[in-house]
Amino acid sequence: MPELPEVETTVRGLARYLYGARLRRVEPRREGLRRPFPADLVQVLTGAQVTGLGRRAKYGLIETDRGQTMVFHLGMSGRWRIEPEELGKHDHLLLETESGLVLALCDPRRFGSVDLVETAQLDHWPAFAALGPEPLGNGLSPAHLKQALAGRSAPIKLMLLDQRIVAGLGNIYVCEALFRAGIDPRKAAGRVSGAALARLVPEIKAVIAEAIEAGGSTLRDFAQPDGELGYFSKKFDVYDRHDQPCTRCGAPIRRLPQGGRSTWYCGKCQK
DNA sequence: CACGATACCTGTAAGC
DNA sequence: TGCTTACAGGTATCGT
Repeated sequence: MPELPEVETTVRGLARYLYGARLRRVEPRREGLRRPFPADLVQVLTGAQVTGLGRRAKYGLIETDRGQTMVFHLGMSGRWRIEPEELGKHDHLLLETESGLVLALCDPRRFGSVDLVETAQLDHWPAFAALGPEPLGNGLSPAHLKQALAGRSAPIKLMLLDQRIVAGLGNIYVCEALFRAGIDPRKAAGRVSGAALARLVPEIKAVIAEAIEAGGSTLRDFAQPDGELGYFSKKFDVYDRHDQPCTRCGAPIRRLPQGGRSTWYCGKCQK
């Protein structure tokens, strides 16, 4: 489910239930996801008050009054379920607040993760220290991309998926942004012109912002046990549109494997 | 070091 | 109706 916009939507949804709440029960239902859960997860979080919710790249942050922040990643298939009617085999971690609200972290493929990090040290946490700038912040500029991609021979598509270049872009929005900017995903990153990078940056920001708005517009559905987030309500120009007509020129959208994953693009509009 | 390939896991849909 | 295969929104790690 999750790229940056959905993590942002998830965090905003969680805030409505968790902000200021005290946790009275923290129950792992298996050893962990991609990695084991922290050994002190239950001890640290039980009785803790949630003092803030946040996001960095595709990680969600649940800050507590214990000086520790729970950092979660939804991997490929993770989501939080609010007040599940009944628990399924993929509900791997439960949180219950003092008011009796139950949240379940559900992740069938278990590519996600949960960590505890000292709040004051978050920026120095290894996974965060290596991240590039947030796409919606001032740090993502044509100048930053120019410098970060200089001399790189890997395809621009793969470089944009590298979280050290830009933090939070995933397969969908890289495909969409490259289409909007008219850039061939196969092009060596270091050979993309300054003019093309100047087109690309605002398109990245726009497509991410639009997706967050689309998620935000259906936030009320977040409370439903099997609620959709409105993520798919957004129409894509190229993603998952193999052989369908380009929205701009009508040529069939192509799919090609890059780095073991699919890229969709228009061979006529993207040079 | 940069880069490509592979591994991690389960569910779903398509093909035979 | 089965069985097999390909692929899915991500990241870490291992060769070359």
